[in-house]
Amino acid sequence: MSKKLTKREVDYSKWYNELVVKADLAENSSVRGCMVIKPYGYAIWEKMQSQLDKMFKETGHQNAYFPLFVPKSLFEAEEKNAEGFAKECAVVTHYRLKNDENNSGKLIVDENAKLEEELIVRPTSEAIIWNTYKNWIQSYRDLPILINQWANVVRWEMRTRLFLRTAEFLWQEGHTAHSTKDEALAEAELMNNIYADFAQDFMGIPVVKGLKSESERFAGAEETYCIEALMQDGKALQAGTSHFLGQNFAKAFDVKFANKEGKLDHVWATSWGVSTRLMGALIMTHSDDNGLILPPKLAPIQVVIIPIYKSQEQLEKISEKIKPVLSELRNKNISVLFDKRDTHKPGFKFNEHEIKGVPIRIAIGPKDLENNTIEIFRRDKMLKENIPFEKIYEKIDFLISDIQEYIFNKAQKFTIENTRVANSYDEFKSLIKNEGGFVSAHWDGSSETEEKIKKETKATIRCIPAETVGDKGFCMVTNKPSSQRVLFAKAY
RNA sequence: CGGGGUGUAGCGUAGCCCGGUUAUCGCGCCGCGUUUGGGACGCGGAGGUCGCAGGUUCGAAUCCUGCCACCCCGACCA
Repeated sequence: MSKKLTKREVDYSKWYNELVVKADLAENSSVRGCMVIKPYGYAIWEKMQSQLDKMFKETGHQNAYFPLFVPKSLFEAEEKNAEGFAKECAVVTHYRLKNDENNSGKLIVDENAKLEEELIVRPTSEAIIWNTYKNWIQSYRDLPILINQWANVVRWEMRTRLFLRTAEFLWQEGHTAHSTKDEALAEAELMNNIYADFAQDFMGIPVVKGLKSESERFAGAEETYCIEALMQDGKALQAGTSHFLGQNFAKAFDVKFANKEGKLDHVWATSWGVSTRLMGALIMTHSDDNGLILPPKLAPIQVVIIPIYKSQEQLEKISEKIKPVLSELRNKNISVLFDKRDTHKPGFKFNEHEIKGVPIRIAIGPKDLENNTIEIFRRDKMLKENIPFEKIYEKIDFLISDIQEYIFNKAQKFTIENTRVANSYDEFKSLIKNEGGFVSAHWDGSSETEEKIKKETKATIRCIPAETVGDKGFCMVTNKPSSQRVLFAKAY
């Protein structure tokens, strides 16, 4: 077993998978395409959840829960949505097993227990939720409805990958209902902005905000806002989406409300979601060959303290010395682990916490007791220094904000350096093939051109960025007018 | 679903082409001792339906057939 993760020697996907395993985040389950999220990985997810939840509630949203199973008749009500997801649905057809008479100890499906109507395991919950909203909405006074659900969904993907595309994944899905188009549009945009802020400020992942092209749009949406992030290998990852659903679902489920004038109108809708895929983004954005690097705001353990000792007596002295530090840090809401396990040597612990991405490590041993110092190490730069014991709080405060900032800046620099402008299709093809990353280019707005580019280069339009609006030009392929540059990339 | 690859202890693997003692090695695990400021060392030990099923054979991890799972490429995918 190699002691280090050697990204340069192996392909990126292997590096990624190995990293996930070594950092003790998750593993493949015995169920096809599903994953087991291990305690350390789940702790990261919980931190993400609580921050997102806070941001949702600050903007007036509430949590609720809807069923896992969607009757097929409801699922098919919104045609485009149904068509878009049909190929990846798990379907429940029976509700009972029985003993196999020809093979004792084995069970078979009881054909007598066939469901009259099949149940779809939700790939997303628009259908079941709008079928419920129908009963909740009569008047403009019932609007808006601003609900979020934390749930699992199942999408039977042909190819799966830990965190990025698992058959079952955890996510949140917001589903809102509004009385006007403008309000719904504003909601969709607001939530996309919240996702961008969350990704950047909390996870340290720089993202590009914008719109999806028609072919990349969510099935059943009128407009899809998205955040896209660039991974270290130059491929793009869709990190979150927020959809303006127009009146499509309201019409499909006949959800009308009486407005102030007493006239009936269909409700306007949005939906938005981010998933455990964001953890994949976290891994692929920040990690290096020594393992995971976690932004302090997200790290389940922000500071690990490792005692170095020969005798039990020395350990007790160190513990005494460190005791007030532990309580003071906890008072300051900094999560700290005093790793005094006797079963592993310090070197082992150093390495273990590096792989897990703990932002700050403090080592304290006999020499430090003598000199009244500590050794403090920052994971992002792999730098350690010795400081006077009294400076400990000041230094930790500094590092927590500095590491957060540093890894974001580093990732942002990478994204900027790997976003290139192409002015001709030849240049574009060469950039996609040789450089990777985002390529900003003019496009005529048609799905046909987009499809042609995809076929020839494997690059897709990741995002129509808000920031290039008005930058007019001519399509690099067809030379037709283009209203703005769009971002292309090969994607996960 | 098409092309390629892999499946041997918890993990990573040798052996397979060319069938033949008790299935190799490393990590990890357990015990004892020495260690402890960057993944410790020595000695001893435990751990295996060789993916599953069938076939060929005196004899199968090895050859044949079928199936399953995983990985990569494609197709597909918010």
